[in-house]
Amino acid sequence: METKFKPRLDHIKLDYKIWLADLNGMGILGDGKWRMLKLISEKGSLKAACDELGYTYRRTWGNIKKIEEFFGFPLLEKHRGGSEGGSMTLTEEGKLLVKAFDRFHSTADDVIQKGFREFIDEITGKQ
Amino acid sequence: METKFKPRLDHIKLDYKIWLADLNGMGILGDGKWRMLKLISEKGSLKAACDELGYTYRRTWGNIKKIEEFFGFPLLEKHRGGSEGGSMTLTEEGKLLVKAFDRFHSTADDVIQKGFREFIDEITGKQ
DNA sequence: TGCGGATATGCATCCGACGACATATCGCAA
DNA sequence: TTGCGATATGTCGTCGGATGCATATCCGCA
Repeated sequence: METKFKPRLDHIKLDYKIWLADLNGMGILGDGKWRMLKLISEKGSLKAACDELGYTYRRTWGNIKKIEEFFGFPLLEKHRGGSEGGSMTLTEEGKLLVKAFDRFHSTADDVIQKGFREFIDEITGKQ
Repeated sequence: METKFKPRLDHIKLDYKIWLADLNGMGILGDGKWRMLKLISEKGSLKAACDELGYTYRRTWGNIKKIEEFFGFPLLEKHRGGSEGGSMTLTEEGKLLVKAFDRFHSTADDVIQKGFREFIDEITGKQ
């Protein structure tokens, strides 16, 4: 089957976001914040993580505050001062959360990518 | 295993968006527009669909234009005038697109919902 | 031939997110 | 005790998208 969609397919990509929200729809933890938590944990520093991802420190710090406000307990241990200026590391709860979201995100990603390929096949008539 | 997450779980819901974008990241077709296309098809009218979903006619019409501009051909047949004022129906290409996205979205949804339940179990230690 | 209701489109304005800038605080090490 | 570098926090301008309002156009029917 020939369809008009074909000429455009090279210009399409798939994108998605998955996140946890409170009952008002306010975002709590999503792809961006999750990646940020992982990188902070890896680098041991909020500033270093922001520099790498190109986010502003100000904004990211606000996001972290939001998450912790929602849960009511810290996901990160913050250390100020010292010869290095300070550092951040994940708490046990933070580690658990990141790990669980990791697994969740990965299984969802598999299905979404596979589904996208089938979607393309379907609109091009490849079946 | 006891975790601090438990008291908060009733206040968390899952949310996600899946969409097609052009190579610049511009959104083409996502959950919202897809639902709108379905409803237009069902109602036979853009205005009726907007009223039901609470969207503004102005905005929705702009979205439709964007989609059609991207693909380069119409997804909707538009009829102006007449005793009913006018109507909209899906073209064959529109029907194909909606149907394919339907299937895609539905399989993705299954896995995402299942993954979310497992995610909750994991952070509450139910395993 | 004028009315009604929906499609089609311009425009002014509003709003919230985000970036940019400024500043305070902390604690080790020289 | 001073300097450094990172955490912590306030504020303000801006910029893109949403919202609301206004208007033009179309055509079957009474």
